[in-house]
Amino acid sequence: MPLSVPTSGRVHLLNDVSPRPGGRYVLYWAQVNRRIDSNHALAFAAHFANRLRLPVLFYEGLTCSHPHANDRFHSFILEGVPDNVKRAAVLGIGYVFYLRRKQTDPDDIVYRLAADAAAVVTDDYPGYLTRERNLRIPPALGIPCYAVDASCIVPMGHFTKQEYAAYTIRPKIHRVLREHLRPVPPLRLKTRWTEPAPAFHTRVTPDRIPDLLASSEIDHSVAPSVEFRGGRDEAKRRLRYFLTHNLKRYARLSREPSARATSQLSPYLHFGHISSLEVALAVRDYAAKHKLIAAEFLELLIVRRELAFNFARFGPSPDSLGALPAWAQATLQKHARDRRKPAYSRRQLEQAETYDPLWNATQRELLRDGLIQGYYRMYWGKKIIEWCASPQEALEIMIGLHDRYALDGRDPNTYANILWCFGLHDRPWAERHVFGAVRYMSLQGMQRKTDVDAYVRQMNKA
DNA sequence: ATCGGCTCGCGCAA
DNA sequence: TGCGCGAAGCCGAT
Repeated sequence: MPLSVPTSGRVHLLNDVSPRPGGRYVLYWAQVNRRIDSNHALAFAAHFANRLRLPVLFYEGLTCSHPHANDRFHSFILEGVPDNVKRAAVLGIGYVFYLRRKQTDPDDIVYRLAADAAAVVTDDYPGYLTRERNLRIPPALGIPCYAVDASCIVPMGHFTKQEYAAYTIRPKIHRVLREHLRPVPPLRLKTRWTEPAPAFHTRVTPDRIPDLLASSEIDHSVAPSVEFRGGRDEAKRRLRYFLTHNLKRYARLSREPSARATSQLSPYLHFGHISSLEVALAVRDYAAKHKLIAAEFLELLIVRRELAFNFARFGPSPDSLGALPAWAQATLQKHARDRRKPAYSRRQLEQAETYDPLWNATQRELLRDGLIQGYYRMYWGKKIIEWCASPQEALEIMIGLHDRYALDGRDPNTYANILWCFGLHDRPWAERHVFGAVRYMSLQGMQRKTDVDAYVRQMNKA
């Protein structure tokens, strides 16, 4: 069946079968983009459903068997559910959430929901788990299954290879940005969802979240973030606050962590509670209206972020030094046996027990809030390289700490940021101990350029 | 306070 | 084939 819907390189058919006759809905399986609005994937599902005169069912799940499942990640996702329930009801979209509380619970929800569906739409996302599921599950469903890139502004599919650095992808993005920097059209469902939610739907209200966490077989030793509550309403509130308070001083203070001038939206982008597209549009429009320059912020949000997605899609697995450019691999290898002084263990680093008060403060921010201020995260990573027995161990520790504590852990953006510390998307500099030609960063430099004392005080106070 | 050198390789101009 | 230049720098010379 030909589809007259705009796809513009965002949509890929994952299998080759016809819609099931008698299917009762089109299923959107939200693996990544846990939101109703500004979601190209759900918009595609709605177009498809309208053509078939069917309603849409939105499904998101949460499992205990997910690596590093803990109270921090679970609470953030659970906090987002009530917003989606409300919004789905307003638009006439079916909504089902399923929390697997035991590691032994069945993993068959998407199969059960697909059994009554005419077609399935899900996220095209360059993370290992999503890629693996999108290869494994669609062939077993027997109905058309589409993967839609709802994460990037310029679709990842626009590019044909791994880009070398920001300067190679930047002109390619700007050449087509205008046509992609447009709002996702509002959802209009011709057929509303009228059935009750399936019996396995997990009801989530704020007062039930503590019980849902306690009854889940997850790691309870990582507490919810002190700073970040999950959910779309909270994401939009933070975006609003960024526009009114920080956009105008972003260019001046984005590299002054103690000023807290950044958007701090990465947890919400990571869990899909907000889209980079709507953030970009809001920032662009607010800047135009108030005569502000937003170029620095948009460079990060669009060019740097989408370079990271390009790396995740086309590059080798980001958990190995093999993902680095040849010059970086060679120079780190050459210095792999350089003496480290001091040398810290993973445990010492995790507990923020180094001699360096700035580094300890950044690590405490990660432990407590689940996010490190962007500029200091680079310093955090550089020091781990300096203090670890080998670059491979440093990489494992950095990824491990993010996997366990960071609300933007496992995001393409985060992997790219971590690997940047090892030379990815960067260039060589003067040869030195341990780092070779990889860019070095020093406490002295941080003290010269930022208010280290103010930041350390902030972290100690809390 | 400011400046140049460090060092590689991509992409484009020629 | 040559040339310019690049995510957040460092360091020593002036």
